Amino acid sequence: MGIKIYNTLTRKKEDFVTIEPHKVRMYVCGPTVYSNAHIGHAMSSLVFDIIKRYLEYRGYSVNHVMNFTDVDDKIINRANQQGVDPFELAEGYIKEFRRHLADLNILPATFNPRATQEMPQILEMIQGLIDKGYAYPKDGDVYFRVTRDEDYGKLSGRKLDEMQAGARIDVDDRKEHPMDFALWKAAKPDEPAWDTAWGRGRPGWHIECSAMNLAHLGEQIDIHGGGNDLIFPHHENEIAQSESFTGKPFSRYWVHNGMLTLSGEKMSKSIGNLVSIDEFLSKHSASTLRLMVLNSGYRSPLTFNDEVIGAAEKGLERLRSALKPALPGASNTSEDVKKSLDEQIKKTRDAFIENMDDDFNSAGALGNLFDLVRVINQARADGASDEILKPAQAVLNELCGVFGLILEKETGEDQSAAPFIDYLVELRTEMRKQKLFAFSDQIRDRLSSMGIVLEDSKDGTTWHRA
RNA sequence: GGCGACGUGGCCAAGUGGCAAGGCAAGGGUCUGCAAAACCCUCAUCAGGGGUUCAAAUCCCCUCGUCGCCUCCA
Repeated sequence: MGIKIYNTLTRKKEDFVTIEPHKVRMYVCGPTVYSNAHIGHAMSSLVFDIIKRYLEYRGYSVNHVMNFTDVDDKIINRANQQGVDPFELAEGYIKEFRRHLADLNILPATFNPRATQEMPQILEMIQGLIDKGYAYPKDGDVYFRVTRDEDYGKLSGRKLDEMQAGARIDVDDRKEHPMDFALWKAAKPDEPAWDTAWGRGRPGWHIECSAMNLAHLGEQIDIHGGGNDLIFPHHENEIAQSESFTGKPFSRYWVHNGMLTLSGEKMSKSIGNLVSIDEFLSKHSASTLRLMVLNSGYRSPLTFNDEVIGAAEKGLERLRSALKPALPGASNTSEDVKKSLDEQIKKTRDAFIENMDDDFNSAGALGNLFDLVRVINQARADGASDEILKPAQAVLNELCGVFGLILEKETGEDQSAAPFIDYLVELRTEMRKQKLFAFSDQIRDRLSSMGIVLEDSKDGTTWHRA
């Protein structure tokens, strides 16, 4: 049994077989950097981060390329509005996006190419497509000739004649066919531009990805990913360009994540229902968002609302509850407890892999983790010692790590208060012995308001940060 | 209008032919001076209708509903 991946191209789950054994070439479409990223972007990056981590867990080495589109109409428009240089604008948002990825505990890609730094490859590809008759220059633009590409539309399941009925296609007399799309756009004065044989201009949106794939991953790749809103026209056009240029099948597996939805609608700039990444992270942890993503299928829409956020936060706490140490004075090292933990460890790992192998069914795999949590907590409640609990807790940590979840409290916490808290707890224990409950409760309340939670048990008191 | 996806308990969500995972919420209980945590117990027949099958949430058909793409979009 190996990994199966749902392939948008065939609309089926297929066995995952890479071009080179144990190596994955993965390209994921990154953002156009012209404004603040929102949590929909975060979701997409999280999905492919989880996929990458899992592939690595399963022994693959993943060459992961994600681009930044740093020259485009929207960037130019935004820069003009703000009276700033388009390249500087883009640069700023690239830095910001990189910071977001780090904040979200998303592993950096192997390489992040940018359109503006890939011009030679882009120009070479356009020229090649012209030479082969797949493209034609017209008034400084260069268009891709869709009618020349026999299987144009195969990814999105569209046919050229059907699309014309849609009537939402811009009429442009310069194009031979309404669906022809720009590989190169002539620049207006004052716009960023590069000099070429067919005129001064800039690349169209789709060509950069084709060129970057070719330059950094090769003619054929294993996984091409992105949001499902990119299927048409972006990925359709990428396939058309790349396969027309190389004459070979482009990507083996096309993987698309569903959209994040707010009150039933896709989060998008045009609707304006945005929650920025910074805004979210100012109130919740990165792992909270990650748990939300994990808890549903990556291809399905992700419901985003306060109730779901709250459930994810509580779910995280539950995962963390299993990592707590044994009860004070616990000494149960019986074979029964040990055996039930050992069995659950094996069961959990097997089921986790089985679920994740099945098109990255993280929601199912997460359920397996919660099963392990229950058994660990049962053992602890039965008085199991740390020594007995430790192996199961290690497996929980290991598998949460595959998900990219951070269970330990964020690092960098000031530990200098610990001895004082310990002393207060000690004092309070003495008060409770003397039944001075008013005082002992006061200590607990005050500590609680400072974010320190006390938990009493019959064998002693422990504390942790909320 | 075209293409596609989806509709599972109060909420989120797995499961896609053989007695419906998991999380959150809710109720009851154990423990506790109280609280918190943890543990135990309870809580759905899968939008509606028809069909195929020994057997369907799971396959087929129809109806209703929701969403996405077809224009920039993760």
